[in-house]
Amino acid sequence: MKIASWNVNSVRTRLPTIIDWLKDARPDVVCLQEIKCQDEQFPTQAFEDLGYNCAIHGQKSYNGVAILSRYAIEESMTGLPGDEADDHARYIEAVVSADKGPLRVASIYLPNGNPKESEKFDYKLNWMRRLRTHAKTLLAYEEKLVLAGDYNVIYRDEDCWDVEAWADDALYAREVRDEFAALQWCGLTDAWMARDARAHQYTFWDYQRGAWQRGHGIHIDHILLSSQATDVLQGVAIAKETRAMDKPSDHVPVIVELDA
DNA sequence: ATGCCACCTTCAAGGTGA
Repeated sequence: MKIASWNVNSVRTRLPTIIDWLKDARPDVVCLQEIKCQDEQFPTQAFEDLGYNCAIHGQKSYNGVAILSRYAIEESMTGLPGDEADDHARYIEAVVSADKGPLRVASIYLPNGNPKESEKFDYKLNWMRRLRTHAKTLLAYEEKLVLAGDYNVIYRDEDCWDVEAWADDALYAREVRDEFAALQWCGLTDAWMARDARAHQYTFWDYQRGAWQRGHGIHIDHILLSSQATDVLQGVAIAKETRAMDKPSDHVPVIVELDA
Protein backbone atom coordinates (compact mmCIF):
# COMPACT_ATOMS: atom_id res chain seq x y z
CA MET A 1 0.00 0.00 0.00
CA LYS A 2 1.06 3.56 -0.70
CA ILE A 3 0.73 6.54 1.61
CA ALA A 4 1.34 10.00 0.17
CA SER A 5 1.83 13.37 1.85
CA TRP A 6 1.19 16.54 -0.16
CA ASN A 7 0.96 20.22 0.73
CA VAL A 8 -1.44 21.26 -2.05
CA ASN A 9 -1.59 25.02 -1.36
CA SER A 10 -5.42 25.27 -1.61
CA VAL A 11 -7.41 22.12 -2.30
CA ARG A 12 -10.06 24.04 -4.28
CA THR A 13 -7.62 25.81 -6.60
CA ARG A 14 -5.58 22.62 -6.98
CA LEU A 15 -8.45 20.13 -7.42
CA PRO A 16 -7.94 19.26 -11.13
CA THR A 17 -4.19 18.81 -10.54
CA ILE A 18 -4.80 16.64 -7.48
CA ILE A 19 -7.38 14.48 -9.27
CA ASP A 20 -5.04 13.93 -12.22
CA TRP A 21 -2.25 12.82 -9.91
CA LEU A 22 -4.46 10.53 -7.79
CA LYS A 23 -5.70 8.76 -10.93
CA ASP A 24 -2.14 8.24 -12.08
CA ALA A 25 -0.32 7.44 -8.80
CA ARG A 26 -3.23 5.69 -7.04
CA PRO A 27 -2.07 6.14 -3.45
CA ASP A 28 -4.19 4.29 -0.87
CA VAL A 29 -3.94 6.99 1.79
CA VAL A 30 -3.20 10.69 1.21
CA CYS A 31 -2.27 13.27 3.83
CA LEU A 32 -3.09 16.75 2.55
CA GLN A 33 -1.85 20.05 3.99
CA GLU A 34 -2.81 23.67 3.39
CA ILE A 35 -6.27 22.86 2.11
CA LYS A 36 -7.13 26.52 2.90
CA CYS A 37 -10.86 26.00 3.31
CA GLN A 38 -13.51 25.17 5.87
CA ASP A 39 -14.80 21.61 6.20
CA GLU A 40 -18.02 22.32 4.26
CA GLN A 41 -16.02 23.79 1.33
CA PHE A 42 -13.84 20.69 0.99
CA PRO A 43 -14.46 18.84 -2.32
CA THR A 44 -15.45 15.62 -0.54
CA GLN A 45 -17.62 14.35 -3.40
CA ALA A 46 -14.80 14.57 -5.95
CA PHE A 47 -12.58 12.38 -3.75
CA GLU A 48 -15.39 9.97 -2.87
CA ASP A 49 -15.97 9.52 -6.61
CA LEU A 50 -12.38 8.24 -6.79
CA GLY A 51 -13.02 5.80 -3.95
CA TYR A 52 -11.62 7.74 -1.00
CA ASN A 53 -13.10 8.35 2.42
CA CYS A 54 -12.29 11.79 3.83
CA ALA A 55 -11.38 13.10 7.28
CA ILE A 56 -11.11 16.89 7.27
CA HIS A 57 -9.82 19.54 9.66
CA GLY A 58 -10.37 22.80 7.85
CA GLN A 59 -10.13 26.49 8.63
CA LYS A 60 -11.11 29.63 6.76
CA SER A 61 -8.39 30.91 4.37
CA TYR A 62 -5.32 29.39 6.01
CA ASN A 63 -3.78 26.08 7.03
CA GLY A 64 -6.14 23.08 7.07
CA VAL A 65 -5.28 19.38 6.83
CA ALA A 66 -7.11 16.28 5.64
CA ILE A 67 -6.69 12.54 5.19
CA LEU A 68 -8.04 10.60 2.20
CA SER A 69 -8.25 6.82 2.55
CA ARG A 70 -9.35 3.97 0.31
CA TYR A 71 -9.75 1.99 3.52
CA ALA A 72 -12.45 2.56 6.10
CA ILE A 73 -11.58 5.31 8.58
CA GLU A 74 -12.19 3.71 11.98
CA GLU A 75 -11.58 6.79 14.08
CA SER A 76 -10.20 10.26 13.64
CA MET A 77 -9.31 13.22 15.80
CA THR A 78 -8.32 16.80 15.07
CA GLY A 79 -5.94 19.17 16.77
CA LEU A 80 -2.83 18.50 18.76
CA PRO A 81 -3.33 18.08 22.52
CA GLY A 82 -1.67 20.53 24.87
CA ASP A 83 -2.98 23.98 23.95
CA GLU A 84 -6.74 24.49 23.77
CA ALA A 85 -6.18 28.13 22.73
CA ASP A 86 -4.46 27.08 19.48
CA ASP A 87 -7.02 27.64 16.72
CA HIS A 88 -4.79 26.76 13.73
CA ALA A 89 -5.94 23.66 11.83
CA ARG A 90 -2.60 21.88 11.52
CA TYR A 91 -3.13 18.32 12.76
CA ILE A 92 -5.49 15.45 11.95
CA GLU A 93 -5.08 11.81 12.85
CA ALA A 94 -6.98 8.73 11.72
CA VAL A 95 -6.89 4.97 12.14
CA VAL A 96 -7.56 3.21 8.85
CA SER A 97 -8.33 -0.49 8.27
CA ALA A 98 -5.46 -1.45 5.98
CA ASP A 99 -5.22 -4.90 4.38
CA LYS A 100 -3.08 -6.35 7.16
CA GLY A 101 -4.62 -4.54 10.08
CA PRO A 102 -5.08 -1.08 11.53
CA LEU A 103 -2.71 1.72 10.70
CA ARG A 104 -2.59 5.11 12.44
CA VAL A 105 -1.85 8.06 10.17
CA ALA A 106 -1.46 11.78 10.91
CA SER A 107 -1.38 14.70 8.48
CA ILE A 108 0.81 17.48 9.84
CA TYR A 109 1.22 21.11 8.79
CA LEU A 110 3.93 22.38 11.08
CA PRO A 111 4.16 26.17 11.51
CA ASN A 112 6.62 28.06 9.31
CA GLY A 113 8.01 30.13 12.20
CA ASN A 114 9.42 33.11 10.31
CA PRO A 115 10.73 35.55 11.21
CA LYS A 116 13.07 33.96 13.72
CA GLU A 117 12.88 36.78 16.28
CA SER A 118 9.11 36.72 16.69
CA GLU A 119 6.22 35.08 18.49
CA LYS A 120 5.72 32.99 15.35
CA PHE A 121 9.04 31.28 15.97
CA ASP A 122 8.10 30.56 19.59
CA TYR A 123 4.78 29.18 18.36
CA LYS A 124 6.65 26.85 16.00
CA LEU A 125 8.93 25.53 18.73
CA ASN A 126 6.04 25.10 21.14
CA TRP A 127 4.05 23.29 18.46
CA MET A 128 6.97 20.95 17.86
CA ARG A 129 7.23 20.20 21.58
CA ARG A 130 3.51 19.43 21.69
CA LEU A 131 3.92 17.15 18.68
CA ARG A 132 6.75 15.33 20.42
CA THR A 133 4.67 14.83 23.56
CA HIS A 134 1.79 13.47 21.49
CA ALA A 135 4.13 11.25 19.46
CA LYS A 136 5.35 9.64 22.70
CA THR A 137 1.73 8.84 23.60
CA LEU A 138 1.11 7.29 20.17
CA LEU A 139 4.39 5.34 20.16
CA ALA A 140 3.37 3.72 23.47
CA TYR A 141 0.53 2.03 21.56
CA GLU A 142 3.19 0.05 19.63
CA GLU A 143 1.18 0.29 16.41
CA LYS A 144 2.03 0.94 12.80
CA LEU A 145 2.17 4.74 12.93
CA VAL A 146 2.81 7.23 10.12
CA LEU A 147 3.39 10.94 10.87
CA ALA A 148 3.41 12.60 7.48
CA GLY A 149 3.44 16.19 6.44
CA ASP A 150 4.97 19.55 5.77
CA TYR A 151 7.32 19.88 8.75
CA ASN A 152 8.86 23.16 7.57
CA VAL A 153 12.23 21.78 8.66
CA ILE A 154 15.41 21.72 6.55
CA TYR A 155 17.11 19.01 8.57
CA ARG A 156 20.42 18.52 6.73
CA ASP A 157 22.60 21.11 5.00
CA GLU A 158 22.22 19.06 1.81
CA ASP A 159 18.42 19.37 1.97
CA CYS A 160 18.61 22.82 0.40
CA TRP A 161 20.29 24.21 -2.71
CA ASP A 162 22.32 26.81 -0.82
CA VAL A 163 22.67 26.60 2.92
CA GLU A 164 23.82 30.21 3.13
CA ALA A 165 20.51 31.35 1.67
CA TRP A 166 18.72 29.63 4.58
CA ALA A 167 21.19 30.38 7.37
CA ASP A 168 18.92 32.89 9.13
CA ASP A 169 15.61 31.22 8.29
CA ALA A 170 13.24 29.55 10.76
CA LEU A 171 13.19 26.42 8.56
CA TYR A 172 16.89 25.86 9.23
CA ALA A 173 17.19 27.29 12.76
CA ARG A 174 19.37 25.30 15.13
CA GLU A 175 16.55 24.96 17.69
CA VAL A 176 14.16 23.69 15.00
CA ARG A 177 16.57 21.06 13.71
CA ASP A 178 17.34 19.99 17.28
CA GLU A 179 13.65 19.60 18.00
CA PHE A 180 13.15 17.56 14.81
CA ALA A 181 16.01 15.31 15.94
CA ALA A 182 14.45 14.96 19.40
CA LEU A 183 11.17 13.93 17.78
CA GLN A 184 12.95 11.13 15.95
CA TRP A 185 14.83 10.06 19.07
CA CYS A 186 11.47 9.21 20.64
CA GLY A 187 11.47 6.24 18.30
CA LEU A 188 10.50 7.51 14.85
CA THR A 189 12.35 6.72 11.62
CA ASP A 190 12.48 9.16 8.72
CA ALA A 191 11.40 7.07 5.72
CA TRP A 192 13.56 9.07 3.31
CA MET A 193 16.70 8.52 5.40
CA ALA A 194 15.94 4.83 5.88
CA ARG A 195 15.38 3.96 2.24
CA ASP A 196 17.10 6.59 0.07
CA ALA A 197 18.88 9.42 1.89
CA ARG A 198 20.20 11.08 -1.27
CA ALA A 199 21.17 14.72 -0.93
CA HIS A 200 19.48 17.56 -2.85
CA GLN A 201 16.21 15.73 -3.49
CA TYR A 202 13.70 18.50 -2.87
CA THR A 203 9.99 18.59 -2.03
CA PHE A 204 9.39 22.35 -2.38
CA TRP A 205 10.34 24.97 -4.93
CA ASP A 206 9.20 28.57 -4.44
CA TYR A 207 6.96 30.07 -7.12
CA GLN A 208 9.24 33.11 -7.09
CA ARG A 209 12.60 33.85 -8.71
CA GLY A 210 12.31 30.89 -11.07
CA ALA A 211 13.19 28.54 -8.24
CA TRP A 212 11.88 25.44 -10.06
CA GLN A 213 13.70 26.23 -13.30
CA ARG A 214 16.92 26.96 -11.42
CA GLY A 215 16.71 23.87 -9.20
CA HIS A 216 16.49 26.01 -6.07
CA GLY A 217 14.46 23.75 -3.81
CA ILE A 218 14.34 22.50 -0.25
CA HIS A 219 13.40 19.15 1.31
CA ILE A 220 10.90 19.98 4.06
CA ASP A 221 8.13 17.37 3.67
CA HIS A 222 8.90 14.31 5.76
CA ILE A 223 7.30 10.97 6.65
CA LEU A 224 8.19 9.58 10.07
CA LEU A 225 7.40 5.95 11.00
CA SER A 226 7.13 3.94 14.18
CA SER A 227 9.33 0.83 14.35
CA GLN A 228 6.27 -1.32 13.56
CA ALA A 229 5.76 0.68 10.33
CA THR A 230 9.48 0.81 9.52
CA ASP A 231 9.54 -2.99 9.68
CA VAL A 232 7.19 -3.10 6.68
CA LEU A 233 8.67 -0.12 4.78
CA GLN A 234 9.24 -1.13 1.15
CA GLY A 235 10.31 2.15 -0.41
CA VAL A 236 10.05 5.93 -0.56
CA ALA A 237 9.68 8.34 -3.47
CA ILE A 238 9.25 12.02 -4.27
CA ALA A 239 6.75 12.78 -7.05
CA LYS A 240 8.88 15.59 -8.49
CA GLU A 241 7.06 15.47 -11.83
CA THR A 242 3.99 17.11 -10.26
CA ARG A 243 5.90 20.40 -9.95
CA ALA A 244 5.86 20.64 -13.77
CA MET A 245 2.09 20.06 -14.07
CA ASP A 246 -0.41 22.80 -14.93
CA LYS A 247 -1.29 24.90 -11.89
CA PRO A 248 1.22 23.11 -9.68
CA SER A 249 1.47 23.34 -5.92
CA ASP A 250 4.82 24.68 -4.74
CA HIS A 251 5.23 21.36 -2.87
CA VAL A 252 5.29 17.86 -4.40
CA PRO A 253 4.05 14.60 -2.87
CA VAL A 254 6.28 12.29 -0.84
CA ILE A 255 5.18 8.65 -0.97
CA VAL A 256 6.00 5.63 1.17
CA GLU A 257 5.17 2.06 0.23
CA LEU A 258 4.35 -0.22 3.16
CA ASP A 259 3.58 -3.94 3.24
CA ALA A 260 0.63 -3.24 5.52
C1' DA B 1 15.51 46.21 3.12
C1' DT B 2 11.96 44.81 -0.34
C1' DG B 3 9.79 42.52 -4.17
C1' DC B 4 9.92 38.74 -6.82
C1' DC B 5 4.65 34.47 -7.01
C1' DA B 6 0.40 32.52 -5.68
C1' DC B 7 -2.96 31.99 -2.46
C1' DC B 8 -6.70 34.04 0.65
C1' DT B 9 -10.92 37.51 1.29
C1' DT B 10 -15.02 39.44 -1.15
C1' DC B 11 -13.60 43.75 -5.54
C1' DA B 12 -8.79 46.10 -3.51
C1' DA B 13 -5.18 45.75 -1.55
C1' DG B 14 -3.19 43.79 2.43
C1' DG B 15 -2.04 39.30 4.99
C1' DT B 16 0.38 34.94 4.52
C1' DG B 17 3.65 31.65 3.17
C1' DA B 18 8.86 29.55 2.68
